[in-house]
Amino acid sequence: MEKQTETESITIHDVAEVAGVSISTVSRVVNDLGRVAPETKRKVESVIRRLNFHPNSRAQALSRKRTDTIGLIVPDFEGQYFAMLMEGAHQEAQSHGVHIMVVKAKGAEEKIEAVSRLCSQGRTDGVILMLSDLYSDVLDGIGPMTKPLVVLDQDVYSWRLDNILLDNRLAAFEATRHFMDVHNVDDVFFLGGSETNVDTTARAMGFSDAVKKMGIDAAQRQFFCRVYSYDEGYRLTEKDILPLIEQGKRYGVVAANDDIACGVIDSLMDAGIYVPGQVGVIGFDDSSIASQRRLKISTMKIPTKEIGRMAVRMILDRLANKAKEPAKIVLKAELIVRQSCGCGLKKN
Amino acid sequence: MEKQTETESITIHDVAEVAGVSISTVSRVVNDLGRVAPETKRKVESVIRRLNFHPNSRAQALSRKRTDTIGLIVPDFEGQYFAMLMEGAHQEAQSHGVHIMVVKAKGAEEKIEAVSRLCSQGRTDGVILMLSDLYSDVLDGIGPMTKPLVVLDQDVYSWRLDNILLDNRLAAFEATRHFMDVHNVDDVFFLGGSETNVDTTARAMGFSDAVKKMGIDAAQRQFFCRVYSYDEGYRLTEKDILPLIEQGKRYGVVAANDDIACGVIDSLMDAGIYVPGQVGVIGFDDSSIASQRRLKISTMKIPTKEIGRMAVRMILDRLANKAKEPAKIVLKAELIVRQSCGCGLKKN
DNA sequence: TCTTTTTATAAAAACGTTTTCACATTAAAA
DNA sequence: TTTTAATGTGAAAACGTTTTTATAAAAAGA
Repeated sequence: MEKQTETESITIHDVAEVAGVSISTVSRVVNDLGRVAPETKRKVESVIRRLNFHPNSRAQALSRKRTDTIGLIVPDFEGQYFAMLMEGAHQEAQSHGVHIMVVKAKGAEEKIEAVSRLCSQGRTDGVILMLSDLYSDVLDGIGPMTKPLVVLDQDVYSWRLDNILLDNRLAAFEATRHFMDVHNVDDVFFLGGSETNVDTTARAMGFSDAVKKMGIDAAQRQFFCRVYSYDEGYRLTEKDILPLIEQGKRYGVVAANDDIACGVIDSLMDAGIYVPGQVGVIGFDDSSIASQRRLKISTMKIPTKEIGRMAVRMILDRLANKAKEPAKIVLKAELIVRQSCGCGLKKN
Repeated sequence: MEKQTETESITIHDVAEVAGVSISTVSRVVNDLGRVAPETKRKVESVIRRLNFHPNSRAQALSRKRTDTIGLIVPDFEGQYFAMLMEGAHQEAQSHGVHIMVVKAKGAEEKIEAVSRLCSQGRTDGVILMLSDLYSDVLDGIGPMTKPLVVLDQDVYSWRLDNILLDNRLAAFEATRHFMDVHNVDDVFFLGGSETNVDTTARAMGFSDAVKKMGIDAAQRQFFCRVYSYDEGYRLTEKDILPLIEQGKRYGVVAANDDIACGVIDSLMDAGIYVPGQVGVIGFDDSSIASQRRLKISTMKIPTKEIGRMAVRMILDRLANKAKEPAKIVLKAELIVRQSCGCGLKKN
């Protein structure tokens, strides 16, 4: 059959020819579908080994109508958060023989475009979309999905989509209550990230919830950084919180992430305030920085790796069972008590 | 042509039928190959829009013999390093309409397996392989490559492979010289990561180079952590460096990354030593932690993002021009002078 | 012994594109 | 005019699998 064998690599046809069987038989052997005589099987397997045949996954993808790839769309690669999410997602994917395709998409436009490239064009079997900003237009833009989509961070239950969330409100509530209940502070502050960020807004609400019980006005005690960063945390503390600190009173600051918390702490320290003695600080995320400072940072640990793992599993589940109702999973953060909140200080 | 149109999505055939042309014409329109009458083109385009047709990338991949995807194999997702590499790679890829598939592979076995899955099975058009440990068997295991492979971190020029490296030896030399030349220290130490790590070994050599000029023995002044971590840095400083510090003398410590540098600093401070006054510290990487501490860390900045970007470009270049000679690119680190080395202190 | 069932295999039809060829037209060159 | 070249289009052949259908041979049931 004078085929031009000078192509890039060995195909199932080559194997079939050498083994003297049909390609269907080779396929059956490769995919272990049975219905093939033991001796034939042995022969084909030996030829496969000898020719070093690897089934072409592009052809498999076309024929099987799936790619064994899951898309992961994130707003950016910064910080520990992405690494942890990736770790969990990859781990779960790997154990199911599935690959991960990562795309960074910032604005609504980009996100819609990314979902289209990954899903509509069939590059992946499903997509994990991290939506940390309030983009209802993203979901409108995406339209009805034909493939599994799980949304992270933002509550999209009303869209009837699979959803994994963190109970940010409860987490911030607990952090704030920790200051009020165990440290008996006179006042508390909240320093969030961007006000369009759903995590920050939920955390601000949790802060309010807690503060109401003290009978004080939450609005005057919460401030927002433009971005989740050390520098912003430092700056805003200097500008907004410092002027409110009075001698002889004790305070607690709930920061929306650990980077901001570091900024808060350094800003206070540079101003000569005793941290955590006079002002305690609790961060969010339990990123590596939280335990890599002299003053170990107390923080609300988010099970990010677990979120990544669950997201992949959800996609795989839905792939296996299309008809399932959309699920909404809400995870809880955990307070990791270290030094910056004031715990571990000798009682005065 | 009673096709079963209850399939998952619109194909080129549907478009052709509705527009009343052949699929070749639709393909020509979609790929903008010309040779199609203006009116026909307009008609087809309108049908495409109306039916919301997206070419199936799996079929394109099979037909075009490429996936427009590049594989990225890294040892882990920890730290800033991965995020930066990803950032650069993604940025360059995005601008060429190419996607990134990320795989984590730790041991030699896993790496070989990953290259096979990504390349031999045709899931990607080329692979970026980060080889930070001494695995000559990985390259043997991979065997001759039919697709572009660029190796990061480890010098594999003798294998005739594309290669992007950092001049770690020079970088460590410069860091060490900084202590000797501008801070006039009495002695210097090197605190590396794992001894099997190629970065660490190269940096240890650079340290030796510098130290030889002082006429002292490098071997007694270099120590190695099992992993690049804060805790190890802390522990080894306490155990190995602290006992060597004498009152009245000035020292410099070159740490193999910023995490270790933090551990060194905190360990010294906890022991009551004045940093950077008596002992200065320089880290590696310029990770975010370096500028998010009260004592800003001086560090050798590695152009990681640039490495990611160049790696993708190299793959793309080779894809465009197969015959090219393998290239070896060596990048330089840059000393970012902040506080921990002792600069910025008032002269005494 | 003659069905019927099972088993092993091959042939052929998808999967949804791109691409090569062939074949008309039409325009340009002579 | 007549030849040559360019243009617009469709048919058909890849691309390398999986999957369905068909068929022959062997085994089982009657």
